[in-house]
Amino acid sequence: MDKPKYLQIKDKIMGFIEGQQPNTPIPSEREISTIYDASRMTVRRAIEELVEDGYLYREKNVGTFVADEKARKKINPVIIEEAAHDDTKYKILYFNMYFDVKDFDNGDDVIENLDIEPGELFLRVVRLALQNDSPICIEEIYIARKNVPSDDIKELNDFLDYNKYAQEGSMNQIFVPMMIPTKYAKLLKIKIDTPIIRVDNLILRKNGSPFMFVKTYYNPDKKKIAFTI
Amino acid sequence: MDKPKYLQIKDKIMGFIEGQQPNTPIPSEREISTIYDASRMTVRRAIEELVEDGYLYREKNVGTFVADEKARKKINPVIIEEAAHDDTKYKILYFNMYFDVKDFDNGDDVIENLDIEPGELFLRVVRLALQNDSPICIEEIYIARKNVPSDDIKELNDFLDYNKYAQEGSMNQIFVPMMIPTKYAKLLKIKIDTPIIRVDNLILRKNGSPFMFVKTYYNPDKKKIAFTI
DNA sequence: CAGTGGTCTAGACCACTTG
DNA sequence: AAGTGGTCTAGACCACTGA
Repeated sequence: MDKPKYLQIKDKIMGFIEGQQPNTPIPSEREISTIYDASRMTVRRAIEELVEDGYLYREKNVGTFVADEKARKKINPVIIEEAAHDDTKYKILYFNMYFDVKDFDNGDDVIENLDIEPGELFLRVVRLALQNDSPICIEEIYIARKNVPSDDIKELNDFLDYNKYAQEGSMNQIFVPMMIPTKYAKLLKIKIDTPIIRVDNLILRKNGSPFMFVKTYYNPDKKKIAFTI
Repeated sequence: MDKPKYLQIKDKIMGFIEGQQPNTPIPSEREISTIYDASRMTVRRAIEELVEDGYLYREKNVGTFVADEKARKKINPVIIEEAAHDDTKYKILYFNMYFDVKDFDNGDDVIENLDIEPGELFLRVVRLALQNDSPICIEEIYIARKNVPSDDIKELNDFLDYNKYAQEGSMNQIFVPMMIPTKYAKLLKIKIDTPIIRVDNLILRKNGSPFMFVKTYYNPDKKKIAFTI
């Protein structure tokens, strides 16, 4: 049982919340601390995280209550929804190892975002994401060669799961409205002249250095881009 | 001096961070606690908030460091950027007090989102937001009559500042790609057949009950929709 | 080895709400 | 008056890092 106590208490409170009506009060912090034989500070820490995630809300001097499901914080649609569908399959469309940046048209923002030096090598992968055999989005992924562990890129799709890096460090997202590029329309099974959203994701390490850059072309019929803050 | 000590310490650490190079270590928690005569838990709370906001990052067993500016968390582009530009001006285009929901076409999602009963009154305001006299976006705002304080709606734009409610409760945002509606093209000074992003914001109270619904049509030339998580 | 962040305790006082 | 959440203290032990 190496799991910290506050996380164990968090799980237990989660169990209590489940199935409760919104606005139901939970026991007071002092009660919970005696129930689970923990100090009040430890209980507060558990509750604080649940409030942050939108499962509970506090009323000062009154109590702590179960929040409505609609208030749950889902800060990244990509992270949340792809975690829910573990059946996401990828089809690699292009795999251009070690492009020189000059050989690559339309790569200005890649150079800029990844701090790539002139002549520096980088990797470009384009892949189609499918859920239940429906095309969800196309991802253009860029990463500097120096950031790729040389040993094995066998489990490529796992390595390219950028959401896990984003949770460690941070991710900057830009939402760009555009027409579906002709070359991608058929792959995503949508008509040309359809307006779509391209999301440009820059994944940063904890210290802020750029790690990976991903342009994502979402199929508006299949993927609703939404989140709750 | 009624400001909590941990917020005062947070401000002081903020001052220290300012102008420091990324990856510079800050003093250890124990040092800071002696400097400001606070317990370590109080110092930790200040640091935790700065880590949450992306100003600092921690390395376990090593220390706490200044993060790169790029890692700053800006979870809502609307909140952040409108706070930065306090010169936002609004021009009311329509002000339809107390519409009956049936009289209003295309209002299905309004009914659904705001939990409006058939025949229940609600308010609809359409306004154009300008920054430096440039049209930034058009907002269609819906709110149930019962949620409007009857006394004064004199300071309408202040009342409709939905970001402040979102900080209290929560906000669900959906990003919808679309062509600019013909009726709004001229007002936003963009060409017809331009793809844009409409953001549908549902503002919820702390307990999750719907409060306000805002559809926002962004001018892609003027407003980059971006955030960092 | 000393130092760091991560966790935890057993108290305390405060302002505030509610019966 | 009793109970609540918000803040704060002065300790403690742990696993881990780096010189």
